[in-house]
Amino acid sequence: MDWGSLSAFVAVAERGGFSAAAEQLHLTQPAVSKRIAQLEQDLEVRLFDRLGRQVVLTEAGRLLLPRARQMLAEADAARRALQDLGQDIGGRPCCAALPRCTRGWRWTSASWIRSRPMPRCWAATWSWR
Amino acid sequence: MDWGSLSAFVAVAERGGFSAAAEQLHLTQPAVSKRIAQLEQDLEVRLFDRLGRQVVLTEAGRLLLPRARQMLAEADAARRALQDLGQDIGGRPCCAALPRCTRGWRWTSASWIRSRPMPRCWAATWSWR
DNA sequence: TCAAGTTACGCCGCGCGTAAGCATT
DNA sequence: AATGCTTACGCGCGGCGTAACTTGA
Repeated sequence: MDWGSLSAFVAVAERGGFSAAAEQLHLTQPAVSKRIAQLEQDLEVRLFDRLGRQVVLTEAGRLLLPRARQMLAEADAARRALQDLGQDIGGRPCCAALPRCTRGWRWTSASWIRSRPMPRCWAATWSWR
Repeated sequence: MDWGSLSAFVAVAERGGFSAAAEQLHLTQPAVSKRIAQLEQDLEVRLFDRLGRQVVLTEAGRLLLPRARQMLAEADAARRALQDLGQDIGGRPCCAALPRCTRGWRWTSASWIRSRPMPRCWAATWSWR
């Protein structure tokens, strides 16, 4: 179970078909088919009944759908919250929140700090020279 | 963001170190390190401050932790619900819930049905000869 | 000197797209 | 015929483990 499969599942359920879902997801039809097949195999449950060319949710699929939506929303909310944090934090450096760092900026060797990408929350207040 | 990275994140946060987390996850230490690095890059946020050999959650990490736990629990609950469904459904076939199938069992050609694995929810009531 | 995290590197497996096969309408 | 899902196949990328490096205790 991964987010790719879940979004494919929701897309197929909402659009009522694999090709329509593929279009929405910017994928090809076989890719969507594979994702669904993999999800079904992973969960050991069939999620859609393929009635000729019509695609209908099984009972298991109907049970999963709202949960899948919630999981996707949850992930999206987490991502958004972290983005907002990056903006809100503004002048307050991460350092101030750490137990051992109340007395200064550099709690470890500058070379170590300099060797890695600058954390977003420092960007506004600190720069290494 | 994938479940593998999230579980690695939670494990590191709970155990307070990468090697302990690796042991819990049945992975090697570099694998855990890579997962965290990838998650941080994906979210564009640093999740842990490496204070020498001590690992401490950043503000972003503290914000993510409960959400990550919830997402993992959510996925687990969904999986469990589907398993329970497979047992509970017992005698009731998927077919009865479908719009076009109120009159009979076989809503499409038997060859088509026979060509694919038997859905779990049929197993108790139906078998093809 | 040891412990712990990161980087380098080779390898295997997964996931996608193209193309072909099959069934429904 | 045409549409739509599945399977086959080849390829490229991602993730893991082993090994080597770096640094803090």
